[in-house]
Amino acid sequence: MTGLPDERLPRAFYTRDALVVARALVGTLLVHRHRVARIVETEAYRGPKDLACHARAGMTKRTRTLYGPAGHAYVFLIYGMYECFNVVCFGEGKGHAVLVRGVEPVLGIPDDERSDGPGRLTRALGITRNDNAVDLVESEYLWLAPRTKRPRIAASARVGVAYAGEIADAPWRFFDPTSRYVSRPSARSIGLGLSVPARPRPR
DNA sequence: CATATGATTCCA
DNA sequence: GGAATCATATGA
Repeated sequence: MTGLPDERLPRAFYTRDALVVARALVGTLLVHRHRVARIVETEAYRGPKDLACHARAGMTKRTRTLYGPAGHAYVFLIYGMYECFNVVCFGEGKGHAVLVRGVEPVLGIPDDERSDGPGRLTRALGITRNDNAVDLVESEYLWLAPRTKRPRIAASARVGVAYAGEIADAPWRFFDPTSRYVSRPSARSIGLGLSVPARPRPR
């Protein structure tokens, strides 16, 4: 009896356009060894024509995983100090992935550890570049489990991709507007009256 | 080989 | 507002 979820997302879940998978991933559970967290924020990156996506550079050393089979982890280092966790989608050669940007702790994460933001959640879960290319369908220590309850889902433009031109405005970010573990407030969720009052974060 | 930069976070 | 910090991509 480990307390870990006993079901996992199958290959078919990941074998779809990243835009579909990104929305479907909100509310699912991310399991790394003995730590579990619920995904509350994601972004879709949709291959070489998406100028915000690493796949825009074509097949390179870094994007080898991104261009690989669906259902594998794509973990990369950003700004020399933070790791970002992604799930490869759609299929080999597509270059689609979903970035996980916020998770709420479920099991094994210290109360004072923040897990909002792509760099913080990998730190909280212990995910590193060593986990790059791990098969989330087969791995014994890194995988995803289905939702246990249906989340509320809002959408907005992606964060930090202003350099990508017009496509930067595409509403390809999905999040649970009731969660305090979303990485930043969204004008749209506030506009819809779906946001909850800010509560002090653990430090 | 040299250089610019980023799907970020933290501090002043 | 600006620094930290380094693998990768790009061009000489």
